[in-house]
Amino acid sequence: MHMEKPLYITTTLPYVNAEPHVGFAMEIIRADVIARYHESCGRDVFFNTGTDEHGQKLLADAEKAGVPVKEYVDRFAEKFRELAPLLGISDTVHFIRTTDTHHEFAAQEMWRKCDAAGYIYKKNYEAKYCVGCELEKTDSELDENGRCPIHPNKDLEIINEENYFFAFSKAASLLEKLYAEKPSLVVPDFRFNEMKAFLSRGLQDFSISRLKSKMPWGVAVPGDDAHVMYVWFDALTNYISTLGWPQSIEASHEGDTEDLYEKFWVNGEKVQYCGKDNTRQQSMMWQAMLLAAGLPTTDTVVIDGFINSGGQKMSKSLGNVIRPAEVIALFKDASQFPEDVLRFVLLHDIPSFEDGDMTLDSVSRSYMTYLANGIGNLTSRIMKMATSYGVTISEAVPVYMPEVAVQFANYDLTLGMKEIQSRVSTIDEKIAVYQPFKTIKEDEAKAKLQVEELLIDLRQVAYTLSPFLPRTAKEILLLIRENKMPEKPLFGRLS
RNA sequence: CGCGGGGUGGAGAAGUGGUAUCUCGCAAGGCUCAUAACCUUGAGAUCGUCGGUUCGAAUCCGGCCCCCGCAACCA
Repeated sequence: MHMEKPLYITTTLPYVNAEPHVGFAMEIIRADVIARYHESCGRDVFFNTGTDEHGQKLLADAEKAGVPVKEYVDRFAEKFRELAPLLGISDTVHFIRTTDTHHEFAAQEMWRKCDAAGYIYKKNYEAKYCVGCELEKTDSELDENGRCPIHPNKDLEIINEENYFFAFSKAASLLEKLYAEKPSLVVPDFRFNEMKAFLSRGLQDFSISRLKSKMPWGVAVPGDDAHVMYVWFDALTNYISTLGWPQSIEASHEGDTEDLYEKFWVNGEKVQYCGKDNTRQQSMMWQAMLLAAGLPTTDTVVIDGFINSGGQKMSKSLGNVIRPAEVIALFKDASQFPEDVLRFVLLHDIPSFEDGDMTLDSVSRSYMTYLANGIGNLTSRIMKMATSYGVTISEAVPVYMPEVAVQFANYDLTLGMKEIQSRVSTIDEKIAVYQPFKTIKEDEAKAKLQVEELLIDLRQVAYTLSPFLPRTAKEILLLIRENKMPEKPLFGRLS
């Protein structure tokens, strides 16, 4: 097997002003599955996630809560850090916070590079401001009379302040070239087409700073004490600051001379996962920043859809928000692997690239059909025969189901999951055809061969399942190796 | 003409030119290895609508009618 390039894979960084959302859970789980898969194939993998912690909203929220802002974000960052083990994310995941000192330094270095290349300039920023809401309003946020819909009796103030801008328009030709050079930069195709269409309509420069006097919660703009960076400019830099860029800080205090940035960002394959709301930021703005700074661009931005519930967008006001912990809690009595249940429904029931739907009801149904009656029951029936008839199989190099391996290349994990599911179904049918429990009475040797074949099938299913449902897969492989029945059902019935 | 997604048996979905598939539910049968599970068979869809292209369209093209995102908590 030839040595493949090291793989860098990252999620976006969730903004820490709310409880972890199931949409983010899906994003990090999908990235985790990819990371685990490539790791098991022998590749060096750097898997990144973290938290985005600057900006107006957090400052306001902290003030409202009467807590110093740093303390406030520390609290939330901890909740997100705890999310990873809860979701069964690989413990090799790196966690970057945009309030980390070395990240802030990196964001400033990114600014300097873009500035030195002539991509940053200062100009007047004009915005409409509603004193009722105490917020800037864009035209699209105003009603048909050009007034704030919440405070239609108050006149809008026009505010005028000097901001730094990123010369997005100047990067247009570089982006065009990039899009031509990397035909699978954005997956799926239709998202890439959206970006190409957006690019062809012309780019507007965007503001990348805020007046510190009004909004101090941000990274200082190098050389200008009056401004802090707008949260996007700072946050996007995390994808390389996590690797120690611009200096390999991680290397220096571990006495390890390996330069992670060089290894993964310069010489590796770079993959980013994000939700569809982030398409433009990841596949245009961030790429433009990298191009401006003269740094290598991302190789693939994989974009997944949103999760609705009961046909509607999840919202607090509708009360249909599903939190990841809630789903896990629902199965903690029925199964030893409740986090694998969440992983399963997100990976199997939600399409890889389009919007999906999920309710506590649909989750339970899916659990019963595919986990309890599917893989769980199949494991019990095969292991029962294997243990009663004393059939074992010798250790062998496990191989992924080829039809699933193909889907990793396409980032279509949902289809991969369905391939595994259909294989489970095929094995159930095979048992009905072979009827080893009958054969054993007439021809013991033949029955044992049949069960051996079933064990080999089960082992391949379990091995293929391991990036998706790591704990479940590990348990099944262990049962096969030790020739044991599950002590209790892998996925028990819901009471 | 702002951008995008979608309308397929009772419910939820798959399916981008060639006999309409899966899950749930329903009906009948089988099996007993298994978590009252599993297997087989059946009933049930004029694939939103009108028109066009084609030997042939859910699938391609055009018109129309609905639903949902993109703007607030929120990915």
